[in-house]
Amino acid sequence: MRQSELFTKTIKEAPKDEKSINAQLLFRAGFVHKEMAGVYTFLPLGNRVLKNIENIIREEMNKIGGQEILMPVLQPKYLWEKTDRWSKGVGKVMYKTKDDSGKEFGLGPTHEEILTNIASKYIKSYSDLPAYIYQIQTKFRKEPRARSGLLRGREFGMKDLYSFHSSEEDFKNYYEIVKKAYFKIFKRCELSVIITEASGAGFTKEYTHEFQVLAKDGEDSIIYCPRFHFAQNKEIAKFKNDSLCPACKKTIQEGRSIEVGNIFPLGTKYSKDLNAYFIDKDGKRKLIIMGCYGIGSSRIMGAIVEVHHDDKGIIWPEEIAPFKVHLIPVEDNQKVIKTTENLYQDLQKQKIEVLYDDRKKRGAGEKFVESDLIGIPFRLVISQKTLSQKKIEVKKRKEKKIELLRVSSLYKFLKS
RNA sequence: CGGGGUAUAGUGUAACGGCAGCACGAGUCCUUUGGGAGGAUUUAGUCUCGGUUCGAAUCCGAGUACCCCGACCA
Repeated sequence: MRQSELFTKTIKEAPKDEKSINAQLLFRAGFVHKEMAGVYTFLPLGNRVLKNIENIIREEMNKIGGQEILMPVLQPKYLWEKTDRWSKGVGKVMYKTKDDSGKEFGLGPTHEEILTNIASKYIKSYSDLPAYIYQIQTKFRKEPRARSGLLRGREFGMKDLYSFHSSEEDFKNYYEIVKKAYFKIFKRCELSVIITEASGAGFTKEYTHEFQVLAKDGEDSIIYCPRFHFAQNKEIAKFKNDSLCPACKKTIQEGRSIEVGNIFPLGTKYSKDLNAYFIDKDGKRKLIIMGCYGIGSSRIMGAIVEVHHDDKGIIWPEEIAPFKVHLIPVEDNQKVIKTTENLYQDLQKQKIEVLYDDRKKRGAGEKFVESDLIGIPFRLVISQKTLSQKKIEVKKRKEKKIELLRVSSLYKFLKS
């Protein structure tokens, strides 16, 4: 798209009430607008990033048999009473409201109640199992302290997958499949995750698993082996830092981290409360065994910025970036503009997403500074200087190196 | 929910209890064009309520919002 038409502008200085790196950079570059603590609007650039993250998650979920649905935010009280969570557990952080007749509703902080109830209507036989159902949706939680920009919001994007099984073995098998899918998702987001054991938080006596990204401003603390033989959330850590990993004898470390995903067994807690049974091969009526798997999509956006930035701005991973190419002419002379316009059309024909800085009366320096702030992976600069050699300048955001290429070899370079 | 801090224009930042100023942004004009360039001109602000005072952005009280630490965190 043409930058002259972009709804947002960049801002030189961060507002004084944003302290976290992700909030500062995302605000300055025009990706988000804060409405209140923990609640953000995703502006055109931010929305593109969020959709890219969601699409990666969607692709990987579909690959492991996930079927996407969309459940309501507004949820009836009676379902939450069936699981005794209306005012306990997660119910304590649920935003609640009433209509004019006094009927009570909650804004969904999670969707076990809604989905298990639906599942109980459709799953009747072992032949209906397993089932893998997910959604990507906005969640609401009354966080006592929203903080750190997108890292802990009151309203945030989340993918939640729920699996339904006829046996514990089948559940465990799928749990490992989801684990692998999660690693793929985070790899595509260029997040190095450490899978970490955490407490069952009342849902299960077993451990659950969190996917943690080391980041100095993260709000979790984990204890981990530097070779990743194990890692545990500090809440439950049996080891201390400075002790040795039993597997490799390396010194165990402690670090701050951001939890970007978690997976855990639900057992039969919800199927029992919501009457979700099936008839097994042996003719017996049994409770459905469930698993739950979350990824915070908007939190990933924040986490990526926390991890991928420099003193000039954001450095987006290619699959996440709002555009692949930032096309920048540096002089207002006719030949430069004409070449740039042609290239802009051509890139679009090649289905390469491009932000074209067609704004007039802007110095080159200003364009470069803004480009670095926004963080698009490839910067193409068109100028008289290089056109005279029939070349254009290409620079990767994450590298210092500048290359001069002929247009003919440009596409190969972009696809490499 | 406990503790600490902050609140002045879209953003950043000044002003002893005495005329609310500067920079950036935005508008107009000119110059400039390889790292947020320069000049002229215009634009827009003291969180809310109450108190003290001849006079409050400034002092006092309450409220609200935001930030940080902690508690909490399907």
